[in-house]
Amino acid sequence: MVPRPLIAPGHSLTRGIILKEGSLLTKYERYQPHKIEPFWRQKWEESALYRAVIDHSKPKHYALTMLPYPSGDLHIGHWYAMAPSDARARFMRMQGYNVLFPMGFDAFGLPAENAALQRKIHPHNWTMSNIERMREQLKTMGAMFDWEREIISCLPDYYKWSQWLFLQFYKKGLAYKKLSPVDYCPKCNTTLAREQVWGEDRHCERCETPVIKKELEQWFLKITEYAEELLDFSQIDWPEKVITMQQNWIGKSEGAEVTFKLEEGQELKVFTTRPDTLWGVTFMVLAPEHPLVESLTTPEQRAEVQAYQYQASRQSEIERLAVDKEKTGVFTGSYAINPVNGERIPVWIADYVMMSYGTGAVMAVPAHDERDFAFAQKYNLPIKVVISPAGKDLGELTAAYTEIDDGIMVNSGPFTNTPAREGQQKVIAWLEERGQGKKAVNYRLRDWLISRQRYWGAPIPIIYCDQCGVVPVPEEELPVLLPEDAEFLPTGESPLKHHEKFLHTTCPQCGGAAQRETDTMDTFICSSWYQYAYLSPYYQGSTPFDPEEGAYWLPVDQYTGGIEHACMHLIYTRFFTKVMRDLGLVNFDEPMLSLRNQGIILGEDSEKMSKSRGNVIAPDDLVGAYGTDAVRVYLMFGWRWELGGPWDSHGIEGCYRFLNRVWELLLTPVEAKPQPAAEKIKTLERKVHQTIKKATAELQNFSFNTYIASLMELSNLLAKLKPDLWGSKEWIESSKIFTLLLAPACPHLSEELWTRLGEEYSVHNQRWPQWDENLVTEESVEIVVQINGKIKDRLVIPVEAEEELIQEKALALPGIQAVLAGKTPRKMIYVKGRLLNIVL
RNA sequence: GCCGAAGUGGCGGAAUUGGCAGACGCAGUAGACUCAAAAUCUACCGCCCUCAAAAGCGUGCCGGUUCGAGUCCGGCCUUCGGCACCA
Repeated sequence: MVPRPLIAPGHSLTRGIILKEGSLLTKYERYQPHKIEPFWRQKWEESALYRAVIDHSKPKHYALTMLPYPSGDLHIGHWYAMAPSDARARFMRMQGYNVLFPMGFDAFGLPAENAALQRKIHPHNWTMSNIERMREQLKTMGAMFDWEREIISCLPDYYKWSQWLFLQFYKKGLAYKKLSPVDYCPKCNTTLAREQVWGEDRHCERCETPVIKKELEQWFLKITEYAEELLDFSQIDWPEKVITMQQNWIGKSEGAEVTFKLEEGQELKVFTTRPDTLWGVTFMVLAPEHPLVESLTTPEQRAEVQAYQYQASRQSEIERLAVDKEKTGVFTGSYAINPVNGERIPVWIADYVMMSYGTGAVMAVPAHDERDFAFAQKYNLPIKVVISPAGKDLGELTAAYTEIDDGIMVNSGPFTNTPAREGQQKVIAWLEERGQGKKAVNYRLRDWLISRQRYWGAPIPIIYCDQCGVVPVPEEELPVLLPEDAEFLPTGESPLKHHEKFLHTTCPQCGGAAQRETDTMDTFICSSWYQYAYLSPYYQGSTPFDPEEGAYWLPVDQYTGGIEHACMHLIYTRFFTKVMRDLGLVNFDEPMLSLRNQGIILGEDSEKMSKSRGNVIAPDDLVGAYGTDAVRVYLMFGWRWELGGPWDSHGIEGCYRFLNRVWELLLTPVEAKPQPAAEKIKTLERKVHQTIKKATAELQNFSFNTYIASLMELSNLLAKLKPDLWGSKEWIESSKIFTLLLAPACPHLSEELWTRLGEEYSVHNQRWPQWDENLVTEESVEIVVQINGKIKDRLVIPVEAEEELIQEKALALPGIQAVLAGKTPRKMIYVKGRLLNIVL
């Protein structure tokens, strides 16, 4: 027999047919992942096995996993995210889908620039050499990535489209420049979007340095315009947790905008969620920065007000937001008129009111709002009860009464005795009639600040002309190239600011001298549309991607990645897709139909992996020690995927042992028995079909750990039956099915086994096995017999046995007779194929 | 404070959604093989009593529904995550 050319070098071919004839291998061959894995990867590449091309004869499946930042080395977190996602994509492929599973690099970002400063390497070179390295590391993962679709977001042919999209946003009025107090990271020397400021101490998401506030002119994208639509999750199957986080982030609150007249004549608008408490307003509070403060302050109060404003402006965000901070404020000397009852109410300023939310002014109802209550107590302002629970007199309040559902409006003019909940709507209608207010909705969501004072990003394609003002770069002039010869100095300022050739340009409108915008775009812009770039990398047409590719592959069917992006990337990309839809670039509302999040792998000490702790697990080392397939199996088997947990170096050894056993099991022959027992064949077939069913369901459901467990169970049974069934046609068939079921998890080993079992390349082009429901069900089952819910005996019985027969047999069981002791059962409950409970 | 998720052996985790708790694996114990070790194989492996068996107990705590609760309901406790002077 001539060995197939496909077999890994140094290996002899062992074919199922030979084994069936009873010839024994003389040479003991071990599982050697280091020989077979590189061999098959090369073969896959040569035969373009994973090339994804449009094929209208098949249903498509766009599987996507979050692209990595090229930090230099692939770490175990990347493997944990990607390898199981790959197994899922492979499973879909074997189910008959035409699967697209691309990979690329989110290549702009600050670390490259820091490396430039520290080690005098140009960010471009640093990034590209990291990509070279990481691409090779990624390839050792044995994933079915289609590398011909790779994208690198820092290449001009890519960021040209990031810039183009910015211009479309600008033309639609969705990109604007505004002077406002913004979050600034003093370590990264750049402004940040609010999404990138985390935690109670408001630190930078990247470097964990607490941010400071700066008043700067910055570019924003109007994501708030889409706030309401972003709250609609009806078209996507996303984890509840992500949805909740996005809902919290967007923070919708419904209520009314009420117009108060100031005695001086101006209007003061406030937002309230409690229009039912309008009759209880006893003072107004403005944010210290509120534009009306200046004109409202009376000469007597001026000194005090200005001192307070100064102090508030100097306070850091953290100080101002400190949870238990005592309320402070200052009276402006002016009064407003409550539109509902004409009462004269004092206007104060206080730093517990934020200029950035609502109108920057609130109507204070101390009786029914905790903050207003605390403030009123401190400054001896009146507290007027206008909501009380079911007719009860609240008396002297010791705390604000904030209940709504059992509250009744009191002392509220025409609305007295109206239930509070009902009153909210009625008061709004009443205000609208009288022209004093209207229904209003407020969102916590802020517009997306995209300016970064950094070099290594896509330049914002804007030109400033003394004559024409803000002028967008014409589309045909894109990309606005990053100059290569930038000088990196540790000044904290962007090198673009001092790059004369970049900075000075001519105005596209008047041709006069003009200057370029020197800020670059947030890298989250690049990753907001990358799923479209994979369709036709660096597309040269008139849109960011080839519409024909888009029509076939879009939208993304299955997205996987970390939950840390819930309120950043995952909101941004939804926003981008909705805008792209409104631009006519796509015809759907949501970029990713289904999303699953993996957890985080911790060090063996249960701490977050970090170089300083010395608890980092390097995938390259693991591949060296156990081979890719064992690492993949352990990453799937070790934890619930969505949770993750601490690494266990013994755990991976267990998985490596499993693969060794599989190798032995399927490839090392034993003496064939001439007449295999029929009942053993039956046992094998049943388990095989049960395993197909189970593995299918578990993979469908991202339950990788139980998918692997089901394969282990099957291999355990195969090992037990091997001495009896080796060489039989059922054995060979089962071996092949096992190999197919193993293929998503172990692409290399399964390919090698498949060849050695005498089958044609490639195992990855085979159809996923089908189970036969008739073979899945057991013929006889063990029924648990309980008395009063406690197990007393067991009964083995054919599965289709009648209930009466089971009852009869159960009552005759010795274990039951003993407990029964002549008593008559009150009733018996039978659960088909499971148990019989005898109730005394 | 508000919202959400999770608590199961020494460990990671299973449990067909109300029906045998602890699948599968790790760690451990004993044995086989070996001059010995490693590797491999076999058996055991929730707690408590016991020579053993049987009984009893057991899914964070307390209570409830049910023939039957890890699973459902009510009330707590703990841990983690998100939001937070957001009007």
